[in-house]
Amino acid sequence: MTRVNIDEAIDKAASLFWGNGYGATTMRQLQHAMDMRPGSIYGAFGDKDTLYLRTLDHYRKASLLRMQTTMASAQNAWLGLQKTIEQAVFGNDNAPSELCFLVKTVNELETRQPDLVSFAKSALLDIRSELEKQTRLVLAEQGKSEAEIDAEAQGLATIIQAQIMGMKAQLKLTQQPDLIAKLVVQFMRNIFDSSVNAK
Amino acid sequence: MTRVNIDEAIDKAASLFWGNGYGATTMRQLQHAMDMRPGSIYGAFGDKDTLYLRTLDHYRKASLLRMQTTMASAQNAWLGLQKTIEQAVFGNDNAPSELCFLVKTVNELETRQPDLVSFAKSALLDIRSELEKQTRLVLAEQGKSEAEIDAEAQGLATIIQAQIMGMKAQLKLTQQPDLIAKLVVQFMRNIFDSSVNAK
DNA sequence: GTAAAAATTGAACAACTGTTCAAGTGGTAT
DNA sequence: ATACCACTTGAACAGTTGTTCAATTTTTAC
Repeated sequence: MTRVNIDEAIDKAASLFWGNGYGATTMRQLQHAMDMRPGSIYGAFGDKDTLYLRTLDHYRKASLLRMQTTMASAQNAWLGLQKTIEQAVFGNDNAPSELCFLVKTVNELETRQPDLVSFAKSALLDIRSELEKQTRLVLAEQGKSEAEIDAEAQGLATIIQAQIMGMKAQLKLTQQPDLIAKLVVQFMRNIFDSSVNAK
Repeated sequence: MTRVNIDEAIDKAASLFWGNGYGATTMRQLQHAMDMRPGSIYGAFGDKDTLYLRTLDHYRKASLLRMQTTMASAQNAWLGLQKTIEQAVFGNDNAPSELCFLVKTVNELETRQPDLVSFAKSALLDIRSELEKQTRLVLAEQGKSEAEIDAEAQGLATIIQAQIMGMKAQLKLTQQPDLIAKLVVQFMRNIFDSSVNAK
């Protein structure tokens, strides 16, 4: 067989892991999806843990890139943040799960795989930094002073990331995308002093 | 061996399932924790799925009861809701996981165990109803009309439940309980029109 | 073109999975 | 005491798990 495309293989593996979780994804499913035989996988990646780590990193890079692109192409900071949140909550169409891969990882493996969990946690903090940067821009847009921004930004970013995580779950609970989209906007108005942003 | 205490056994099983997840909890771990032999477990509960369902129901009942107790014993509706949220985010001390058992269930089993997932989802909706009831009381306390309350309560309860789910994850990310506690209060002030509740 | 190196193959392995069931135990009613 | 019934026991089961490795094929270097 001709030599395998590593990036493509990681992408296939990420889909499986993301959809089924670590424990419920078997090496044979991976072999089939990646179109590789066991020896090749172990030769190229090491064991199951290491392969999973590679897929986490793949997801992390893609998520950060998508966020940055969305934020950079928005009309203003407020709309950029809003679009980013919506994108995070509703996901892309071909996502294998309705939940963030990183959050799923922490949830499933918290007690059993410290290495994978701490990687996922640090990736979530990377994403939070990105949210915080954008939050600072929004506050600046609202005319807040540098001191006020320093005092508020980290807390707001934490609240926003929490809301994203929770809203994904709510979307799955209610199955009403329109309602959730409305609530995301309402949430943002409430979080950022609503008098300034009243439409 | 003397006859076994079913409720105690379910409680032990719930701890294991909650901590390790469904897939990573083996029947042998359960046998050891419940101090029952395989035949007894299968005789009393049926298979692993059914046992898991029983533990979900156990958790659901306990959660609802705890919420209701906390809300009923508060000085006013606002403080009752605040205490309930804090309790949900920080959990009780001997919880085997820092995450809600129901959310963990949906996350892990979404693609594989429809019955367990839909039970967990409906339990989450039960909890949301409880939050909505209390939200209505808070809005009434703020002097809102019945019509306004009808228009706002469901959305607010959804946002609040989402924030609880997300804040649990954030608590695990930051490991700064004091910060998270502060943010919970800030969040509530922002969500309920802050001018009314400024302290 | 040839030989050395690297990558791929797929059968095989030992350990572990959820579940079963014949044999044994304890309690209850007569 | 006896007979009965419900419960308990633990060895055994068939299937699945992550992983290995000798044999084979492909690529690389001269």
